[in-house]
Amino acid sequence: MSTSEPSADGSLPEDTEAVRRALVAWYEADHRAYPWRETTDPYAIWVSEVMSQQTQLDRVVRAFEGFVERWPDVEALAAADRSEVVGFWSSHSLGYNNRARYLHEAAGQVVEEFDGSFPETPAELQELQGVGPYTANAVASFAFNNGDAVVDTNVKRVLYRAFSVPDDDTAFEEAAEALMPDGESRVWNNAVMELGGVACEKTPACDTAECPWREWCDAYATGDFSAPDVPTQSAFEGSRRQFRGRVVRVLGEYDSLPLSELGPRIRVDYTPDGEHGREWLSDLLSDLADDGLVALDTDGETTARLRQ
DNA sequence: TTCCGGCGAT
DNA sequence: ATCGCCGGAA
Repeated sequence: MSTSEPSADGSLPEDTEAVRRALVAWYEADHRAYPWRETTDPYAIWVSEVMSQQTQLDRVVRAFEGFVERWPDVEALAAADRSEVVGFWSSHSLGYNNRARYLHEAAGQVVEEFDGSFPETPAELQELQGVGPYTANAVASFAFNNGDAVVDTNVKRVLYRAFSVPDDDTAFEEAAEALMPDGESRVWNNAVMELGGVACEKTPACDTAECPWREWCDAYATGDFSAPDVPTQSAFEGSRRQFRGRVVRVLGEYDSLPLSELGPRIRVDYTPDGEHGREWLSDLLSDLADDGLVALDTDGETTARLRQ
C-alpha cells in the first residue's frame, strides 16, 4: 500500500461499522418487494438484471414474470428460437434488442460451457455474452452472496453526495468496496441500491424516506445535492434507433417480409427511390443482420425476417 | 429531456 | 483508454 496515493476511502466516516449497520437495518425494516428478490435462482436473477439495465423496475416486473414463465430455466431459453426471444423483447418494450440476443447466446454458453449451471464468481460470469462488470457482480451477489460491491449510477450518486467521493470510476469502486461488509454482498448491494432508488434519487427524499445516513451525509449537511454528470443522448424521435426498433417489432409480427412491403410499414414517407428508400432500408437491415437479429434472403427480391 | 450497462469502433 | 450507440416509456 503506497502512502503517496490519494485514498478514495479517506473521506468515508470513521465509524464504518455504524454506517453499515444503519443501512442494513433500514433496508431490512422495509423495502420494495420485487419477484427477483424472492429467489436465489441465478437464472431468474440474471434475466431480471439484464432487463433492469434499461428499463425502470416497475415496468420490468410484468415482462420478467412473462419471460420466466415462458422460459423457466436456462435450458429452456437455450433451446428457444432466437426470433421468439427477440419478439418477446420487442413486444414487451424492453428496449435494446441486442440484449435479447445476448440472453439467448449466453443461455447457450451456460449449457455448453458450464454444464448447465451458472458460474458463481464475477470473473466467470463476465465471460457470458452481455454480462459486464455490473451484471456479473449483481448476479454473484444476489444468487450466490459472492459478489464485490456493485457500482452503478445509483451507487455513484449516493457516494458522491454522502461522502463526497470524486466523480471518478476508480474512486467509486474503492469507496464502494471499502464500505461493503465482507461476505455480505447480497444484503449490502440490495440495500445500497434501494437507498439510491427510494431515498437518494435525482430528487432526494432524505426525510420522507428516513435515509439512514443523514447524520453522516455531506449533501444533507450542506444542502448541495448535485450529482455526477451523465452524458446526454440525442433525440429518439426520428432517430436511427427508432427505426431499428420499428423493424424488429414489425418483423416480430410476420414470418418474413419483402423489403417493398416492409418499407412502408417502417416509415410513411418510404418511397423505393427516395431519400429514405431501398438503400436506406438495406443499410438499416444489414446492420441488424450484422448484429445477429435479422436474416436476409436475397434469392430473388430481398426478404427479411427475424433470425431463428 | 431522462434513464441504463455492455459493446464495438477508434 | 475513451466515447457513442442502442430502445422506448415517462
